[in-house]
Amino acid sequence: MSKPGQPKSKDTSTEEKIIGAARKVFMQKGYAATRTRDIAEEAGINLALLNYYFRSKEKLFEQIMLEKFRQLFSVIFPIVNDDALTLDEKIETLVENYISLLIENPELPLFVLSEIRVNPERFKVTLQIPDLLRNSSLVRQMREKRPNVEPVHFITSLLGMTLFPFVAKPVLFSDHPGFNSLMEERKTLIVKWVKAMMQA
Amino acid sequence: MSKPGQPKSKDTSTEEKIIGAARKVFMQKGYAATRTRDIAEEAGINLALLNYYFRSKEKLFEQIMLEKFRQLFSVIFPIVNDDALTLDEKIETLVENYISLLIENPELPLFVLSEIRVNPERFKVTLQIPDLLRNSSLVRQMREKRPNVEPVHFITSLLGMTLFPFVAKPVLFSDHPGFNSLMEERKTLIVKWVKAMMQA
DNA sequence: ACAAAAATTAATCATTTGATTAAAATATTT
DNA sequence: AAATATTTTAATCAAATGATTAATTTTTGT
Repeated sequence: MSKPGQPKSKDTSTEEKIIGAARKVFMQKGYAATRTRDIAEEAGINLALLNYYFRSKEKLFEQIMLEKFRQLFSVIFPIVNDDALTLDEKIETLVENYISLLIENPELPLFVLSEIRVNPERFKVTLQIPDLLRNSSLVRQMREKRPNVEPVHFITSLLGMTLFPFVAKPVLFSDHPGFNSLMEERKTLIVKWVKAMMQA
Repeated sequence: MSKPGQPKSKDTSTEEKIIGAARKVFMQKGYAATRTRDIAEEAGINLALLNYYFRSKEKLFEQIMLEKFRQLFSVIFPIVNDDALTLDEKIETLVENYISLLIENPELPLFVLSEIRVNPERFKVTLQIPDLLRNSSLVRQMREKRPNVEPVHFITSLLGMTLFPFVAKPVLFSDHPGFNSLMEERKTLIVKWVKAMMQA
């Protein structure tokens, strides 16, 4: 009996079923509250298969977490480092793309933040985000426009206005029917407001 | 052998020790990842005592959660409903008080949001917050000043700028030494910026 | 000081849970 | 078709975990 290092990449449907189920259950209940049996059941497979494909709950979780982490941050870096974009264009693109992403994945930010919170050490490595931002084109442009204000304040406000409604959704917008259209109309508002902030 | 319905209220130090330990461990690891043994050890008491005083892990958690929930929202409601305050005064007081609270309890918002996220049904009852806000003096004043903008957008932006840095702290400010003074200086910025937003 | 009540502990239970094993079923190769 | 490798399953394990019990210690009321 041999373990599947890279299982032949032929019929990945079983592996995909497990990943899909893991995504769903982990995202819903978080790592600690998730039982591997829940995932197996959701995937419609035997519990042992989960360990056959992914060695352990933790390994499986790491894949999901990495995927979600990337989803959450891949929006930012291509934009904040694109020297071809003006400051205003960066703001517009960032808000537009982020809110579109979050409308599709509303639970994304709170999931990632929650898991990092509970287990900060494990993700210390992945987190050079402060550095990545510090050296970005965006920060340079902000510093140039407003030398007397720490760029991190602008960025935090921009991200706060954009992400916070999704983070606080269960509290501030619990089962609010028009939430998505509210977020759509929020796109233009945030852009306008951030620009106003940078003039003020 | 009788259970302590309301244990005489004499020497509460044991009960307080348990509560204190529970506060610490629950806040750090979240409900699901917390072992009642961790709490007992942290409190320096026998595991059975925990159940003697609080019947169950869940009951104990509910107390902590209620306390934290109140901490997080008790700042808001006295202010947003104080008809004696102008709109500008409300904004100033809200930001000032909130950031001060959060500097003292940085983990507060992410803890509450995380637990609600994992177990939304349990806290459905406590959550008339959207309604409480909708009927507030603050919303009335905002609607009066800017009839064409949904007040919820202003409020979300205000809260986002204020709360988000603490929610995203582990990612955006991991072990940032000057975080607290950054938040102090942020008080005046947010106030200025929100006012600018409402003019824009 | 003594009895009753309350607080505390050590030992133990019953379940849950992540993981493994050994066998069976299915697919692949020759 | 036979042999080999891969995938899947049922059964089981060992550890962890929330909770209880029964006994012991401490406190309180008289």
